[in-house]
Amino acid sequence: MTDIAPPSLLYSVKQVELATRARLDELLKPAGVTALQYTALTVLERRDGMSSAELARNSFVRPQSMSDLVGALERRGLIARSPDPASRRRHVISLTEEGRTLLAHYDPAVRDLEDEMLTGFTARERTAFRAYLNRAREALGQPRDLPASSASS
Amino acid sequence: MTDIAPPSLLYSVKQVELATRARLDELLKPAGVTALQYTALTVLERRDGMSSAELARNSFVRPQSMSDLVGALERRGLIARSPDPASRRRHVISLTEEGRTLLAHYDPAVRDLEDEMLTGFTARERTAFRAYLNRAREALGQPRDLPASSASS
DNA sequence: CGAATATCAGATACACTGACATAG
DNA sequence: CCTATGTCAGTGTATCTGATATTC
Repeated sequence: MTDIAPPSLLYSVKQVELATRARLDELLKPAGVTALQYTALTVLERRDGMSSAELARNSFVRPQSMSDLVGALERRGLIARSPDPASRRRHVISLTEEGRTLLAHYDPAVRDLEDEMLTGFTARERTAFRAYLNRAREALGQPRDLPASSASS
Repeated sequence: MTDIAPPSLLYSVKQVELATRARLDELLKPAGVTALQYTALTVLERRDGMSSAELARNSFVRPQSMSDLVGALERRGLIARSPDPASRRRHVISLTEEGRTLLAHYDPAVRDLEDEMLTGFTARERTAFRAYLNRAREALGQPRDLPASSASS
């Protein structure tokens, strides 16, 4: 019968993402945030003070798309925007206390989910997996995870 | 204090998926199909004759969500649904000639994109990467027994 | 003026819940 | 009757394009 090729790696990546999103959405449902919104919060946790446009580049979406997501998080009180004194056209985004509380609350369960995903992986395999993922992302175009907020100027 | 942990593997998976989706959407724009729709077509290419509900389980979404996507593909003439003679409540989905043509047309570019993602990966690393992704997917999504492929039973 | 930021408006896609009809 | 499948309706999220105002 159809002697088919194995699914592409693109497809396999998508499958893992679909599975994690489904589980994450289920996990986060009580908090009223989506997996995507939660992800944005974790990015802000690691790099406080990003602008919406920077977040958009980080997520490979248009600034308009990120603006909606940021607006939703702001309405929920999970983040706050303040004008950047250094450049009045930018709005700096920061996690609120409520945002940090939410992240802290769900962190254990999210770690458990990651552990579940890595069932049977040795420490060495996890390291290799992480490295492969990071290499794949960088090879595809890089918004850079930690742009160091640009070298000033 | 800012004890920056490395991004989680969940996040890294999401980043790779975001990058591939963005590139894939750009690539497929002339065809008027989204990355997700294209992905569904590739699934059908490998397993013709699935039902909408099976596709939904395969993608970790509700049957209703998949119904929308399937409806869009049907309206575009890329797939056709026919009642399953063996069970009249099921509708069997098949690729149309137009659907196969579309897949064939974009296959080279999609392979190129995958190659680009795997820049610098050795053959051994690609194999390992694939195995990791498949293991991660199975660890997260098992309770769904493989729908149609199934031998057995 | 050109580039970047942010936002508004409109469109489509995606996914959810709830409800319902039909088939087995 | 109960379950599985498929669909419809409504809602909210996510993303896109296009246009506009503002700042640098």
